[in-house]
Amino acid sequence: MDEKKNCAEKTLFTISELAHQLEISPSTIRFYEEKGLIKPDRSPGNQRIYTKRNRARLKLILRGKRFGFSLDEIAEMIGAEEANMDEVVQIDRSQIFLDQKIEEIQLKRIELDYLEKDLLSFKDKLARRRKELEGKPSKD
Amino acid sequence: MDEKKNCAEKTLFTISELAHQLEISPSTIRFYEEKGLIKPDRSPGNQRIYTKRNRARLKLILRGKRFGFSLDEIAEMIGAEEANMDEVVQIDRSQIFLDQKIEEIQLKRIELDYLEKDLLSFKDKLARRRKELEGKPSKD
DNA sequence: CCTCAAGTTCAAGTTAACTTCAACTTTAGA
DNA sequence: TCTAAAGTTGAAGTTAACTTGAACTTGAGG
Repeated sequence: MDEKKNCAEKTLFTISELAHQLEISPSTIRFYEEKGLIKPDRSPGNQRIYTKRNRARLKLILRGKRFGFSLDEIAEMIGAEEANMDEVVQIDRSQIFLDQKIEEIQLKRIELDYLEKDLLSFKDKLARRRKELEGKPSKD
Repeated sequence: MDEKKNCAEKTLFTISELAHQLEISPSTIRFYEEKGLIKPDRSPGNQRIYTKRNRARLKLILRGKRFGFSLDEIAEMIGAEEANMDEVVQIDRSQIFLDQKIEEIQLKRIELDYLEKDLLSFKDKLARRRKELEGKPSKD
């Protein structure tokens, strides 16, 4: 019982632990693995073991998704978790794609401002319309 | 070369004109109509006629999509284009949903910063790895 | 050791968001 | 007036991103 989990933070997770932390399902995580987005180590008995690094990568994937990037785009940004990292050409390719996406993020910021403005003015329009309707309440 | 649009800006569009402007397909526009997101007027011969207002609404829809909102969410934000605008209850409902989404936009801004940081640091990691690989060139 | 919740693979099913198709009708231009 | 391009509807097809199910294995607790 005097194992290494008492004072330091936990650093290894099972698939369901990780799923719970990220609020997705284990099968979603397996699905991302099938797509080559993550590549966890395996236990002697072949069960998946996730590190904090794996988790950070997953978080990045989920963040990308929340901004409307597809899994394929994300794969191109961060590369397949395997084989990559040793081919210079592959790295250069990812770099270029990353640069593009980082630039897109600037545009997203501007667009986000527009979206907010749109929604606010829409809200305002509804409010004025509401006032109008209050003026002529329905019978009874 | 008759110019029928030279004087003032054009204010009415056919479905394919609008599609071209927004860089989507006419069928996508029809699909959004089926979902109740837009409700263009019709010509005497039953063809769809879009106003600038319709176009603004569509732009808003597309913007929302680019930030990962689903069509159903967008529908709840801006309401169905019909019947709505005359039920106070419906307006209130939209207002509440809009407030939520406007708040979500604040979060998105923060998340966008994180995403950018993540991508930048990922890029940096790749760059360092690349340097490493350059140190041991594969062949002559 | 035994059990059983949790894990594994592979295949098939689901849903959202389009896209395509077939069979018409409308409209703009010669 | 004729005709070709563009528009219409309803239905079926496609794709991405999961989800579910069946059949089996692993591993922590009693």
